[in-house]
Amino acid sequence: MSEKTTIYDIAKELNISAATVSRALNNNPKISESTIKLVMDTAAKMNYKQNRLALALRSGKSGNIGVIVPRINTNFFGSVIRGIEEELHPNKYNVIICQTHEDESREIENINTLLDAQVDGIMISITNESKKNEKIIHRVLEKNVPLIFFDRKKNIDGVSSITIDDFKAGYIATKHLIDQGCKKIAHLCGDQSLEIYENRFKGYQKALLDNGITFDETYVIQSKSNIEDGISVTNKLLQLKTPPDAIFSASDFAALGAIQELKAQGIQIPEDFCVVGFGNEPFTKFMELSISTIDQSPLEMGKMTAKVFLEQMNNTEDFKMEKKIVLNPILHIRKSSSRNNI
Amino acid sequence: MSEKTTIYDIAKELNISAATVSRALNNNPKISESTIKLVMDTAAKMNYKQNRLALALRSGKSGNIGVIVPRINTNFFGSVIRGIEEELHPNKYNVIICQTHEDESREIENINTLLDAQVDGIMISITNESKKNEKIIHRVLEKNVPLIFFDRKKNIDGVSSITIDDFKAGYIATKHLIDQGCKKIAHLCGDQSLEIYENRFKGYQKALLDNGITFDETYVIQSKSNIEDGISVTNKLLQLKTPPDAIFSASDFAALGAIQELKAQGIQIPEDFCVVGFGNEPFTKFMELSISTIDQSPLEMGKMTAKVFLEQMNNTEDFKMEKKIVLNPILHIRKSSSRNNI
DNA sequence: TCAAATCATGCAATCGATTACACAAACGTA
DNA sequence: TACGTTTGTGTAATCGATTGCATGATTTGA
Repeated sequence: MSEKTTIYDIAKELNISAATVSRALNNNPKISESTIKLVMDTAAKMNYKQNRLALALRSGKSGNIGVIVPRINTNFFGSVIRGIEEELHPNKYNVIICQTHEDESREIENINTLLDAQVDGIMISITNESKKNEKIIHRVLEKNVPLIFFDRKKNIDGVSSITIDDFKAGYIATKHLIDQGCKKIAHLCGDQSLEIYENRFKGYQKALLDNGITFDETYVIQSKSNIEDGISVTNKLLQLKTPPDAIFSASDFAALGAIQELKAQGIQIPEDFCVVGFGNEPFTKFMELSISTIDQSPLEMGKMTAKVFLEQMNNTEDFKMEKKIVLNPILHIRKSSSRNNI
Repeated sequence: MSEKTTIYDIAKELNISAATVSRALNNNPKISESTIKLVMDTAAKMNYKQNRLALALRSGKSGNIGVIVPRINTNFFGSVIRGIEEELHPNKYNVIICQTHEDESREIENINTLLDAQVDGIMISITNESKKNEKIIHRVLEKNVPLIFFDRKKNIDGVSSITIDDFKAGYIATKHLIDQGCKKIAHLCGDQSLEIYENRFKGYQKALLDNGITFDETYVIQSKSNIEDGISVTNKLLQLKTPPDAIFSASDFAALGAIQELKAQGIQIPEDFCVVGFGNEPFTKFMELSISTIDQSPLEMGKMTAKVFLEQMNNTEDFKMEKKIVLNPILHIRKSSSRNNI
């Protein structure tokens, strides 16, 4: 039988009150050393476990925090989550993970579910920049549930965020391609309503500008973050009158698709064409033709996110704290864009 | 201000008792239609949300269920989790995901964390077959917390499990290689203390036996489920006096490593060497040289796991129910083993 | 030796929802 | 008219831990 022992059981056993037991277990200085020891020992002997549901009700804190991501089965989000967990678990928080699958209505559902479940905070990488989720996010804030953005954020006053410098990332990736001698650099961009993709694009543009390359709109084409789309989009680019000689893709998956299409058309990489992806997914390293890419320090990002959350929770002062942390992107140069190493 | 309305607020507003409000909200037939309507309307007007923490304390059910997996950033586990969520969310359960990273002590920690958090059930794909986790799993069962295995299970009386027929999977994969004309088929196996890997191995052996091929122990070599290990292990195999002419890998990741090493050594696939992986990870399909593999129907597996859990929860009878569900593996034949298509 | 201060502990309310039991009103029946 | 039923609500206990206030015991100081 699984008789759970409560503080009342311990109290009865020792002929003291539950209040004393509670205080003893919490090392309340008002309780004598001897009683504390006695209670602690008895608790251990009786295999006492604190009922966190009771604590949750009383304190109004569930001890759960919600993390909302587009999907969990990429290295990037998987690693961010790992980082979050590593920081939060020692602080006795559990992490409830929700996936939006890039579906806005699902995102709203997820937020509602988490609020219903009385989470103590929400960390989210949003699907896109619509007015709809704007509304629900404000509802979260009104409820005073701490909310933090990571990677894909919205600009909302008073809300902290942890991102990487996507502008810089776009810049150094493009600059690297220019350094390899590429002149007609295309960009597979993501949904421009998301700041991250917008910034990567702007970084790309600026790098072109700074290096005397005219920006050509036809070289910029939107692609979803998957292989199929990378293939079809690249196919379109290659049909241009003057096709590009390089691609900076805002997604590793699309970059992989691009490479497949290039190879299918018999184009030599990196001799005739260079490719740089984004995200440092493990496969980029392990492809036969390894793919140059930008590392986003996802583990670090997760840890920072959790740290900011903890800071915010422990902030007992009567002011709102907004923290914007921007991590540094790192370019990993691999075969897909290494002309010097040939 | 985020004043949460409780049933007491509604009661006060309507000058009735909280009990009536509670019953009305739960559509208790003892309450008159008119009162129910009145309460419902007022609740909506006052933006009432049930406090699930209070419910949790009273009922002893947290509404959370824990899912423990080795890692979340593979398509397989990601999809299983998605399947679980899709079944459980409509039933008002939240899913807390824990990763073991194949670390046994972390697994034990995770289970303890989940028990502390008062989860209503645990679904787990274990790391390995040690005595240590045997112990903690029995502790879970003693506490009457429903526990279900998926994919990587232990054989424990009274515990349900959802797996695929790994023996059959190993058999059909190997048979396929034999059909392609391969005679010296190697097997990259997993940790033999795990039933899934043991069964894949046994299926492999049986297929050899049934087709008049002598089993050669030196062709069986253990590999972790990652690319690096696949590479190094394949390198060893190729150094044998009579190297194999095919590999059936119990992991897609190891299969990818194998293919890289084979290519590095200038071996033609599938002409000189055939490879079959396991798991149907997306990259197997999208490689330039697509990889034959076994699909494990992870989404289905997740859904079944959740369904069995729900069944178990709703079982009010006084008997234990044990359900062993075995899904059918599906072989996807791709370039890495398609000699007929050349 | 006695009042005041200190210390250790108990009492009871609280968090919010549910529910067994009690009870009043309305109704039907003899 | 009187009494048993049914119907609709209210009262109060419960889930388990925490905590403000009260209280009794002990120590300190004059």
